[in-house]
Amino acid sequence: MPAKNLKQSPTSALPTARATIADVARAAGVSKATVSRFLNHRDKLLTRDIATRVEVAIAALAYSPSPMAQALKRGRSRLIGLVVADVTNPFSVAVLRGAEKACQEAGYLLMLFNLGNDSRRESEAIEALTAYQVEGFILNTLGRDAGAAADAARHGKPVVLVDRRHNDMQADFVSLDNAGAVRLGARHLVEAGYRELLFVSEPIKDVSSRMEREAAFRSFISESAANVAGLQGRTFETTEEDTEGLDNALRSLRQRASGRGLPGMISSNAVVSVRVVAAMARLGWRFGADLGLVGFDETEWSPYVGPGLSTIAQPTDELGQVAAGCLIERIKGLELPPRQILLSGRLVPRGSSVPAP
Amino acid sequence: MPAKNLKQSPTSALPTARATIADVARAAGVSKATVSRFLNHRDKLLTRDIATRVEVAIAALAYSPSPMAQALKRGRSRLIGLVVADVTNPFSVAVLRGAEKACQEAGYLLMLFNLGNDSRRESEAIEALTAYQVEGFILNTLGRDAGAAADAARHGKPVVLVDRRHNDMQADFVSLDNAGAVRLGARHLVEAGYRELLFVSEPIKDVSSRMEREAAFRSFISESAANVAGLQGRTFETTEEDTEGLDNALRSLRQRASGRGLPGMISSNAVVSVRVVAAMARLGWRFGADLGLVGFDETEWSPYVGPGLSTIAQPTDELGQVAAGCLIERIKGLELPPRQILLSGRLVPRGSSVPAP
DNA sequence: TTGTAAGCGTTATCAA
DNA sequence: TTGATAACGCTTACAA
Repeated sequence: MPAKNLKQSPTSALPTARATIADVARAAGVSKATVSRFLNHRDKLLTRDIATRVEVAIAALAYSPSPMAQALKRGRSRLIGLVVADVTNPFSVAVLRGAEKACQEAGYLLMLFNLGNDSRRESEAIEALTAYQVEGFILNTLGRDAGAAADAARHGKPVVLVDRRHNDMQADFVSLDNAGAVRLGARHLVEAGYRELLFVSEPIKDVSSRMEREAAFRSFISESAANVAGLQGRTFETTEEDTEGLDNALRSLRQRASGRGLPGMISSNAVVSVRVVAAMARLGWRFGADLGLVGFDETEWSPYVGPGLSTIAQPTDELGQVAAGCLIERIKGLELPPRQILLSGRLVPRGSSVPAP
Repeated sequence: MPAKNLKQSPTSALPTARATIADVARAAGVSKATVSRFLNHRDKLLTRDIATRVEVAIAALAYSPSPMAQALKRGRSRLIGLVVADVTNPFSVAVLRGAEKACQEAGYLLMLFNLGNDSRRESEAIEALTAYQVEGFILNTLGRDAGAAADAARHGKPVVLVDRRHNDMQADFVSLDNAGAVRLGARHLVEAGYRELLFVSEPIKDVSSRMEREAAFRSFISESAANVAGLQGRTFETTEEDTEGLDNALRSLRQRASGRGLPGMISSNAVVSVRVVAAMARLGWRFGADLGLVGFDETEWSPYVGPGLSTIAQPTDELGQVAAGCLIERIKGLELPPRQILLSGRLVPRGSSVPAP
């Protein structure tokens, strides 16, 4: 029966077209419907004989169903949309990594959209991704444009927010326990003897995680002021360009501290930590002695910068995995009011927060 | 004519289904074919009147075509598959970033598959991605499993390899000019007075970029030996666990150097650089004085580790963009023998390669 | 220039 | 228990 090599190019091993369900049906001598049943309801409704014939044909043709066609038909695509504010940001990447892992394990593929820190593209991202019928969204966006996340919800797709909260949104939210983490760092500095504290952050406006950290810092200060003599705390916002402003902030921090205790600093993420380290280099100051520092975000370099940077490590991998896990639960139909899942940070004390003797 | 809100939920603003081409056709009072023509061949074959009617209907319904359905019909999906060996690797991420940018600009979306350094999953990745009809692949894989990349080609999809070459494959290849970059670093060390050189790499076996760098290092040494008295060079392979081996390698390096010149080192990527920095800390050595170091890969921390790490910066962003650009050209039908595009590295000299006076 | 109809690869509804 | 058949949303001959 030489009717076998239907779609094969006769001359050579040219790109063989994928086998379709029709090919399988033909090879097994059954209808497409039967093959589809074998695939989707393997157990019930199938004669042993037919089932094996189909099974053999599938194996022989190396058939696997086209997710595109499935998506078109069932409206589900086994795709998850991931929107990140900035792939350059190590935190985003870590989340990406965790999420990708969990998604893969659950049989989902990730469609990536990077905002490149351009918040105006949030809506664009969501539109593009919904067009591809993604079944849900993991959003680590700037959060400035509250409408964008709402867009997603409007499409009726489940959403989980990571790190950045959108206030008006009904969605699961996975994040570091910012308040706890700030306390961890601040208490550590106070216990080490630092009294004049500065919280340094990128522009706080409208970014929930920054707001939470700053607020936690302020309330720590006011709560502790009663027990800790001379404790003071302020906030400073820094930008990429304004190195001079940062230098001045350091100088006046030390000035305020003089006589009353040591100047200490909490930087709100790794990017800010780098800036502070750069400023220290410019000023010729030494960590610990001239300034105590605890920075958010542990990196592989932290142990080796200066006397070692004290950090507040985020459980980034878990964050991503938990986010993906939540989303997949929702996709599977879990009905529950929006959840908030906060994971604890971990203090990694190093030389940068040890006062010189 | 109250036949407008067909698909709208009458009670409230429930998730509105996306408008389809049929909806548009109905609203404009034309056939689906006409709408499709308007979309795909806007210019030719269309009465002004009809065109505007369609245009209005599209706007009114906020219609945009379903890429899934388009993919099913035309076999093209506007999707590009990106397979990375390890999303944790900063280099992979940098490439990812550049590629994502170029893809987005060209209207492609990225489907991400992370190997998590498990080379056995290369084939799995390619299968999954082809199932989604990706139009091409950007592969930054381990390259151990040569068959995997071939898989991709077998599906008839264009492929571009980044950083890791697969010898038996006919595909575009985008990479750092490894030979040139190694020379840059090695010459710099020699000019600074270092004479006993060690090239430190992760296990070289089968990974083309590592092999190229090591080979370039060796040939630099043998070429320069004639002109530079006492120049010697060796290679050391390091792993995550074997810290002791690395420590010993450093010690014997210095021993070999003693009397003949200074010991210098080239580390083959940022991960190795971290290990070397850690080893230096364990041994209590100081950069420049006890050991000169130039490391592949510039990071934001490089300036602040020890006296500043001298690095060979890769044009990571360009690498990703060029790769995506190449791929998109191929997707658009460019017929050309496989290209090799090598981008130059840049030496960033810092304190770690300055001998103490 | 426009409309009709078939088909891309699935799944689901109905008969048989 | 299995098989036709109609859809999913789109593109493209072919007709008109």
